[in-house]
Amino acid sequence: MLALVDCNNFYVSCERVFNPSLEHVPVIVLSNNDGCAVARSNEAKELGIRMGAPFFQIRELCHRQGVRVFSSNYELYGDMSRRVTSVLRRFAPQLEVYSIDESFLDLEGIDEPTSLAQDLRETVYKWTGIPVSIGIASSKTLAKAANRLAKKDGTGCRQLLADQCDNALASIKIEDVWGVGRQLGRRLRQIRILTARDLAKASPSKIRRIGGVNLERTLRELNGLSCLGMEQRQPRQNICSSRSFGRPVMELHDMEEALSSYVMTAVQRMRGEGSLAHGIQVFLATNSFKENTPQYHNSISESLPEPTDDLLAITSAALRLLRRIYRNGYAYKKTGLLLLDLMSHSLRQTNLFTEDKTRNREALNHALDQVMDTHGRDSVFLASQGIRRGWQMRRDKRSQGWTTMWDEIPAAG
DNA sequence: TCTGGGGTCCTAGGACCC
DNA sequence: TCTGGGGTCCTAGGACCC
Repeated sequence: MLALVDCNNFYVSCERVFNPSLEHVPVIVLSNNDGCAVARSNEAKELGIRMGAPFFQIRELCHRQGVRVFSSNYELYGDMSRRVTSVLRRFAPQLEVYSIDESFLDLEGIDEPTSLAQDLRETVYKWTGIPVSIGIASSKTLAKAANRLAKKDGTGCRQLLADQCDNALASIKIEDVWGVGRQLGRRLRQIRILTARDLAKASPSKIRRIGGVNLERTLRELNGLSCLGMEQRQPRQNICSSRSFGRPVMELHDMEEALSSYVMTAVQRMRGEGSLAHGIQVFLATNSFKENTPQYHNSISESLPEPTDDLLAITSAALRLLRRIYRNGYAYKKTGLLLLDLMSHSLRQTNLFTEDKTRNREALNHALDQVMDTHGRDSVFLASQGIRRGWQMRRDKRSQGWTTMWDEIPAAG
């Protein structure tokens, strides 16, 4: 048996922990640039606000209905996520952190999984303030389905045993099955597969032709056969950093500043994980939603001379690539980079001819790491990142760094 | 005015090899 | 007239996830 623990409306719940006035009222959290609704309280869902709804389309509704609106506060959500995970670990040492708000727990050998789950729910809520829902079943895909049902029937905890699956799966629409998205959902509907139950009963070979091995796995998982094991978090293979601009950008100079800042973000993340990049890819794009303006998007990748985590080397490579694909006369919406084919720093092969230079650079990079650790991410930056930064994203409605910033910690009394 | 960001995996097709 | 078969590796693109 395994369990999927999923935090309810996670970002909204995080906001509520530190701001009780948000209880029982509609609340949404927006994506970067205050673009789309990415988390909604139940009250907001009842108002008909869809996941991913562009904010400019629902602004009026929010105003009229008194919806409380927040920009994403990732420092807060990341910290709360770690707290929830640490509680889960006490209950089930074998745990896979699947996303910022979900974990799979291995419950093998537990006699009464549902009573453990109830206990777990109460403890997480008491210790972190975050409400969670739990689905229990013999495969990950079924646990996902059980979780969905637990949310729907309001119990917050649901075990799906083999003899209950048939009925339960019949109530789940095909595109709500984990692993079936928009495209596959449409194709399956065309051949009269409308529910999770229909998929479970379909012919595996036929399903494989439509959706490859993954969809066949989903089918078998729905029949209770576990095909997706518990996985340990693998080191990332790629790191991507990119942002949409707060306003359209016309100048190469602004693009360079922005990209340089994203390089900083990506390299810091990579260094934090102790990895080196073999290659780098840079991309840029205009706003594809604007139909009547000239469109241009392009990307370019390059192998680095040797695997590296050196900020200056990666920054200069990125800016060089950007200049190669940049074209004058477009209103750009976005640029970014990927660090490709990451490997562990410990596997690095030294190069006889560049070793001295590498050592000096490493000292510089290390010093940068330390300054940022001590004084914050923005305390030091490259001149190429610029100072005015007119391209920066909007984040007007952010809540405080309740748990992550000394000067924003809540005061009592 | 205004439409996110960061990932993974699989597959098809081309280049190349013997 | 007539042009194989089997393999690897790489990349781009598509699908999915939260």
